[in-house]
Amino acid sequence: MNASVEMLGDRWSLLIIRDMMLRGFRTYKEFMECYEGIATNILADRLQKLVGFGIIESKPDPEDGRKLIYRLTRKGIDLAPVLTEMVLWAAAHEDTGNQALVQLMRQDKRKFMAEVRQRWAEGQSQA
Amino acid sequence: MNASVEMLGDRWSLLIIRDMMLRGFRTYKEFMECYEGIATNILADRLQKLVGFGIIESKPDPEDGRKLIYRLTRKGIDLAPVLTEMVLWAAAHEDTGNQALVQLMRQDKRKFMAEVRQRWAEGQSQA
DNA sequence: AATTATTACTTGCATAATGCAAGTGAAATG
DNA sequence: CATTTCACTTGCATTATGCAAGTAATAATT
Repeated sequence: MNASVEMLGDRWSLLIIRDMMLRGFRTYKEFMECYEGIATNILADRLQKLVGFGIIESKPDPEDGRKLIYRLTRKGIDLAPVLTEMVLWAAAHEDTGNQALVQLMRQDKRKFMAEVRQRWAEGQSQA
Repeated sequence: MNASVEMLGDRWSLLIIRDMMLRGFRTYKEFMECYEGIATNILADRLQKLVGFGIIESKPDPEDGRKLIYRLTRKGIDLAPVLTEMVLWAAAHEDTGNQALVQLMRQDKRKFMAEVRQRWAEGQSQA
């Protein structure tokens, strides 16, 4: 593979990207509260590395100086097809996760991904 | 995600699956010789776990009793879309890896994946 | 038939990655 | 101005990984 793909090859990075993409997570706290078992130092490390690889970026929250807002970059949102296929694969082969989401993806993959990109672009314009 | 997706979240598993899918790797030795830095115990561990998750399976080589032949299961070959999107993403955002392969994938994703499945099915019939 | 080589591992040990609890500094809240 | 929140960092124990060496089973060579 290559450097960036290796970045994805760990327990948390894909999860972080997925939840930014599909659940709108944006802050350290949201990840921390959501993932059981993630260590604080590891979350900090992964966020920094994802920034380093150009997959996400961070900026201070204009409304709360303590917070950092993380966002997917273009490179990050371009992982939408990978994540989508991964969710569909998991759904097909065992999971019973978010059936509504899976339905949306399966019915019209292109449309689903276009919507993901649309939401992302709207977020960008605010930024 | 789920259990199987977590299995993919490590440094070697996706690489193993990719090389079984796209490069026709089938034996411990092929992986061992190809991956610099993989430890023998880790390769053994990953192969066993991938079997455990139903992503690959193994059988003795009928022509050489020392060898085990590993093959992707249906669940494993169903990762083709994930791997394809990952290779395309990497190619788009930095790598210069296998340009010929990337061209094939980009030009007609469906056709490419159909061919991957076809090769796999042919291998199954021999088994 | 006996020796050597190959294959797919396992074992032991050192190093690196991770998890957990506690602590820090800056900004917000009461 | 004391307390809380937020995004971390630090120290230490546990787990995972890398490396070198060893093993059992089969195959090839002499």
